[in-house]
Amino acid sequence: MEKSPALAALSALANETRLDILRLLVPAGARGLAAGEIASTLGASASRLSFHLATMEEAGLVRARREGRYQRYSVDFAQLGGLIAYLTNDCCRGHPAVCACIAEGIAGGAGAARPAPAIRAARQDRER
Amino acid sequence: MEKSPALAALSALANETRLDILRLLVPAGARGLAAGEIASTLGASASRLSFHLATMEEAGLVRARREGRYQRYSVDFAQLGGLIAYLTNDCCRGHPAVCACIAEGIAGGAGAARPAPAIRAARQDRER
DNA sequence: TCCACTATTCAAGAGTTCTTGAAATGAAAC
DNA sequence: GTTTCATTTCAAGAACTCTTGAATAGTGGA
Repeated sequence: MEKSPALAALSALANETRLDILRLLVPAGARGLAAGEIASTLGASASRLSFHLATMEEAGLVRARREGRYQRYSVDFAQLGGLIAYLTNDCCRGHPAVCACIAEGIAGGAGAARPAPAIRAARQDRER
Repeated sequence: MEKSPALAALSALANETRLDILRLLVPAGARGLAAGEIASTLGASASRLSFHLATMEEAGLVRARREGRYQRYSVDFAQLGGLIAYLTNDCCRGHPAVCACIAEGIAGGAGAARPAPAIRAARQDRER
C-alpha cells in the first residue's frame, strides 16, 4: 500500500463510530450487513451512518452492494490487511520490538477463536 | 490495547506530517532524533513540529527525553506494536484474509532487512 | 400507480484540528 | 550574568470533520 491510501484508511479508522462499524462488519464477513442494521445496532441515525459508511468506502475499507431495497456493506479484507501490512512493514520496517508486540497481543488471546496460519506460526515461534 | 488508546493512536497516525515523523523516527531506534533534526528534515516549522510531536506523545506513540539543550524523540515500539496487534486481533479478530494480506505484504519485501521472528514464521507458514 | 420502506444527499451549524508567527521558557556557552 | 540556541506555548484564523434534520432518490409490494 502507498502512503496516501494508507493515510486515507487511517483517517477512516480514527473515529469511534467508524471503528465500531468495522468491528461490527468484520464478523459479518463477505455477506456484510445492511446500512439499517448497522444503524440500529449502533443507535445512530441513518444519515449519520451513511456519512461514515461513505467515508469508509471512499477509503476502500468497505464495499457496498445493493440487495433489493437494502444496501449491504462488507469489509474489504484485502485493504484492511494492506493497511496493517503497511504499518508493520513499510512504516515500521518490521522492527523486532513491534513484531514481538504483535505476537504478544496474539498470544494473549484477546480475540480469534481459530487463529489464521500466520498467527499460529507467530505464536509457535514465540513459544519455542 | 483498549479501544480508546487505539483510537488516540489511530488519530495520531491519521496525518501526513505525523506519519512522516514516525517513518523518520523508526529507523532512528531508541536513540531517536532531536525535534530540530526532524523539523529540518521535513521542512516544517519548529512550532508546527512541536504541535505534532505533542500529539504523538499524548497518544503514546513517541517518548520525549531531554539531552542537553536538545529534546530527543523516539518511537514507543511497544505502543506501536500494540496498535497493530489491536487492529489485527481484537478488531479484525485474526480474520484469515487479513492475516494472509499481512503475510503477503511481508513476503513482498518492501521493508525489513532482517525480519523479526514473528515475520519469519509467518513467511515460512505461507511458503509451506 | 401509489405507498411504504431503505438509504443517500444537502445545508447549516457546532466542534475540532492544523498552521502561523510572536512571545516565553529552558539549558548551555561565553 | 548575558547571550545564544533549541524548543514550547499561546492566540488567531483557516480548514476540516461531524451531527442534525429535512428533502430527495431508488426499490418492491399492494
